[in-house]
Amino acid sequence: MILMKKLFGSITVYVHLETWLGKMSLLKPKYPLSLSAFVTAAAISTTTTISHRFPCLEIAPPKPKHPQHLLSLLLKHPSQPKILQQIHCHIITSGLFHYPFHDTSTCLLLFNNVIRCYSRGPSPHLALHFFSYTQHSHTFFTYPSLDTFSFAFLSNASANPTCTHFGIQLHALIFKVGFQFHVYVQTGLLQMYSSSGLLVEAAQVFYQMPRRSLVTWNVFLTGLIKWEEVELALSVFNQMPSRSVVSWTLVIDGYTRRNQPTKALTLFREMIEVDGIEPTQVTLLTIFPAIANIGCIKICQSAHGYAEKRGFNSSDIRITNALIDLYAKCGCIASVNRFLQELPDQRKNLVSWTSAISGFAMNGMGREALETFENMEKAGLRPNRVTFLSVLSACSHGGLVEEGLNFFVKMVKDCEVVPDIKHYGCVIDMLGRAGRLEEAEKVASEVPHEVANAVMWRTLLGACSVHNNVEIGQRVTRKVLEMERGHGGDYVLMSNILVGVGRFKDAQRLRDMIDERIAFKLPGYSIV
DNA sequence: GTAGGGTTAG
Repeated sequence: MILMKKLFGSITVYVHLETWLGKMSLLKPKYPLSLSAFVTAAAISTTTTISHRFPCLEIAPPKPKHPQHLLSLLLKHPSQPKILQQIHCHIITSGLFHYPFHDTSTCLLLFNNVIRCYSRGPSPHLALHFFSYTQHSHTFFTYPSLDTFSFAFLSNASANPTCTHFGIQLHALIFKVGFQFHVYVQTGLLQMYSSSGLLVEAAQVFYQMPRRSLVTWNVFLTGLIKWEEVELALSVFNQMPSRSVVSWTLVIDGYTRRNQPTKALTLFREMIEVDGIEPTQVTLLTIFPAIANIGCIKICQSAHGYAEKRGFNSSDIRITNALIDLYAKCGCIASVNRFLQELPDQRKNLVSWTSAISGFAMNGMGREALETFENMEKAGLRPNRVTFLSVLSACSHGGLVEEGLNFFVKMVKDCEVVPDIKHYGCVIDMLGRAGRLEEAEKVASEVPHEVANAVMWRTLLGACSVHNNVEIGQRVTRKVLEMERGHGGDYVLMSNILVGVGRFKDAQRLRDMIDERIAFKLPGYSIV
């Protein structure tokens, strides 16, 4: 330990090493484990060779394994990050790619698959570290020896806003090696740009492509919808030479997310009737929120019937969970109970339980929600932050204040869930509804500054209005207006509080401020 | 080889 501290000069690196010691055990290396982990950790944390980083260390590198062996291992476990990282480490520490006498095509396959597996896993940026290592440490694998697969996978790995700087450089390299007209490579680039929100660049790539596959069109649609360019997406959709269920699902999702549920359902029918395309599970998962938004139990039942007919409800837990949520949002709690009873505990996952708890919560059934929570724990599942949020919401809507506060403590202390703004919001709402306004104000003022928002103060303002508390109401109004000034409802709430105590002039002054500050409030309406 | 995915305060 002292030696390590001396070498690395920091305890953090030591912790990092310890993690790697655990990770290395899977590869069962022939060379000493601690030593390999030591080298590995240093190598992966710097992505340079050990001799560059620590020239003073005289450590014999491990003998390189045959690339075919590593490739088979990777293909056998494509979605296991530990194995992937060990292979990454082995390539670096053994200097595998420094041996040009190895079979280069197998090496390239190995390289491509490392990039591909990283790009699909939880840490796609490690694909870029790996690529960077091969380019900067004098391996024979510099970019001219890469193929179309390498560039397509590298583009996928950099398809998020934090990696755009890399993606742009990659685009230049693609030009340099002459893959600017290759469908897979360009589709990869298109995905990189569109998922990062660089829609102008994405459109440039898209319109410069001499040939496009159906996937190319779908990738472009995905980007447009993700960045809320639904009208543009629809015009691209209308230009498509042919459309798959994925294209339809994307556009339906666009309308669902834009709060246009009727349009989403119209498109859903059109897909089946005009194009004769059968919906998949994902299509159903996309229209469920649209149905919930309309709140019509008849449509909900027919969607359920369709899911049963296609066998989706019995084969896909996501469909069952989404149905629990859908029935709850349509106010049919009897169906939620039926699902809970009929679904065997072995099939229920955390989302099933959480959806039911959240369903009870939104229908004001606090006791049933807590009972479901207990049953979930008996079934051996550990609640997560969403489960706790649903439980807190249930306590808030069911008036179970003490229980709610205990759950908050349990969440933080026992389950080590770090509360986010939604959890704090629930606690504030819970205390506020119960008229415990001082405590609610105290909680709100103690919410960490970086997460505090206007919604949380607005919730409290609503409670002050219900309980006619002018003093706290005025303080809270000040807080809300410091954060947001354009929300007309805030002025109305405070104005109502003032009317309640006969301060009509002050109330009018607040209402006038709505016009002065160009704040506005949509009049409420009811669908009942 | 490349595309769409269930629960989340007020």
